[in-house]
Amino acid sequence: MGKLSRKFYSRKTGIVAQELLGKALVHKTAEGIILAKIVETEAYLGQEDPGSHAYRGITQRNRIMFGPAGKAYIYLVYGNHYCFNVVTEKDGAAGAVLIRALEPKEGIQLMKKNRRIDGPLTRLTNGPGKLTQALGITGSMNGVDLTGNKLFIMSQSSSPEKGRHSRDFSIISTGRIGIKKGTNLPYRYYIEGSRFVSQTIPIRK
DNA sequence: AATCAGATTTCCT
DNA sequence: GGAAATCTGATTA
Repeated sequence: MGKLSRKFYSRKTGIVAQELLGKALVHKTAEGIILAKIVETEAYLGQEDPGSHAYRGITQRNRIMFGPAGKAYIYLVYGNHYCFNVVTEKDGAAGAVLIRALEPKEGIQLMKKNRRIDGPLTRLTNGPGKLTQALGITGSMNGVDLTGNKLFIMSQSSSPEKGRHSRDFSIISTGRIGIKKGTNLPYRYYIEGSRFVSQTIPIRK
């Protein structure tokens, strides 16, 4: 129901990455509200993780990863796409969860407009670069506090009787995608059976 | 369906 | 100089 607190984010990155699955990412823009369910995440740790930006210590780009949890770490990849991450761990310790794929729920027309496409819903936000474009997230929002009221994540209890800590899906864990180092670590998580996870979907008639 | 070049910033060997 | 937490459109078959 409620917006996730800093306490939620200030934990081990792997735990946060798994618990973010099924939650709703919300962006309140001037043009309207966009809401989408998180279906795929990846955990990036600190010094001990060769696949992480934080592996070699603090730089101009990754400094947000070392700060307090609950902030947005947004960076440009390959010169032209933005990736959206949620900062985790205690202040001073590096860690972030990359949001890799979403299931569009509200503001779908606006997302299509932002993406400048009108294809199937499964291809609107099924990749880290695609979802930032769909939600209107850019590098200028790097460091934004996710406990604020413009960009945040909330739990959506679809069945209140089952309690807040229940899950109506299974989590699959695999190696991370798009990196060369640390691919053996099982830090990618996604909702089993979701048609919205990032992957090349065969074109069918 | 599979492969590949191009876009183009930040950081490293 | 060259790789990198990506995506698109063209080409090949």
